[in-house]
Amino acid sequence: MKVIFLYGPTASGKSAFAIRLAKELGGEIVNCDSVSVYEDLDIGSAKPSLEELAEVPHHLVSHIKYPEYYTAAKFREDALKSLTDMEKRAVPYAIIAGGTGFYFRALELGLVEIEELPVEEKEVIRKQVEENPQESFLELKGFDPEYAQKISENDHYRLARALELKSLGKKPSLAFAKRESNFPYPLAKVFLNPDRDLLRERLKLRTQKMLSQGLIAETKKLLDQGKGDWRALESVGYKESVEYIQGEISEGELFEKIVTKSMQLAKRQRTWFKKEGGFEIPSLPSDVPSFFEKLIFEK
RNA sequence: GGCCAGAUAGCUCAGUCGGUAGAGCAGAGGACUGAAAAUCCUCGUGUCGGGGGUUCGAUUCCCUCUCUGGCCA
Repeated sequence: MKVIFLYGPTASGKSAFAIRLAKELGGEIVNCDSVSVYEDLDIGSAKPSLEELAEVPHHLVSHIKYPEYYTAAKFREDALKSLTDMEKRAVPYAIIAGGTGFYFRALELGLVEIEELPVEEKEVIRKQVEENPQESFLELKGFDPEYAQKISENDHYRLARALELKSLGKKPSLAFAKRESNFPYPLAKVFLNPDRDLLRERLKLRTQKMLSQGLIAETKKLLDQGKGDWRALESVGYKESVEYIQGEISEGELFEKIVTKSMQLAKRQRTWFKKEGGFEIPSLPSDVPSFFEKLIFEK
């Protein structure tokens, strides 16, 4: 079995392309998008439609339920399981498609093997960092000056994680060291990277479509079910919808803000994928013949 | 028509007791090892609304014009 990584910014057309590739080459799709994994986040995450999902087998879509949240480590574990399963069934191609660079990397290169800290302890560390960032940063500096130099004192997110590692007795600078790929399948990477202006146009259309399909209602339902504290709702589209529902922004601002936040997301995704290498194409090729397969695997 | 308040970065605004100006947002680039659609880092020259006056020097003070709000007619 061969594996294709298909990545690109939001609204680049990955999902549609993945389906075509899967149909023409023969294969199944593994979702590598950190929001599409959540149940009931359908419209705002731009999940493939039910028809599309039925056309080709999709893995790791909507399989995470409230109040659970996904992580790169769980993704790696789940994706490897899916790949093993596909190989057993002699599926020729696994197409891993999505926009979450961190997940792709975790899958290809692996993550540090470290036991998970109990949630309460994580909570304590997070609070400590929020309440006393300077002191927390000094604590990290004392324990692992090398890593402290790599991150900003303002990066509370990474600071908290580093202190988690400390309480497990591991130095982030050692644990996070780069590793060689030991990915167990032949791998090709495809970077779908449309022109910025085109992407903006597509994003506007897509946002309009999401709103008319009921993004606000979808969000409101989750809030009414008491799921407002779900981390998944921090993602683009949902966060702004919550703001709208709570009366903080107008409908016009909602639209504009979703487009802006999506463009910013696309920017970060692009930065990530540029470094990742991969066979770069600006838009969908009109045909996906066998030479495409050769092209990407011989690169 | 009269009075008052504004007019400064793409947007919202701060400021200069007269020595040509700075925040937030937007934008550009980058980082990223268990929340990643998250989190963080770097990047700020713009006829300071037009014209005139005072001054060594005006975006800042004075006059005038234009525009935008508000109040009074």
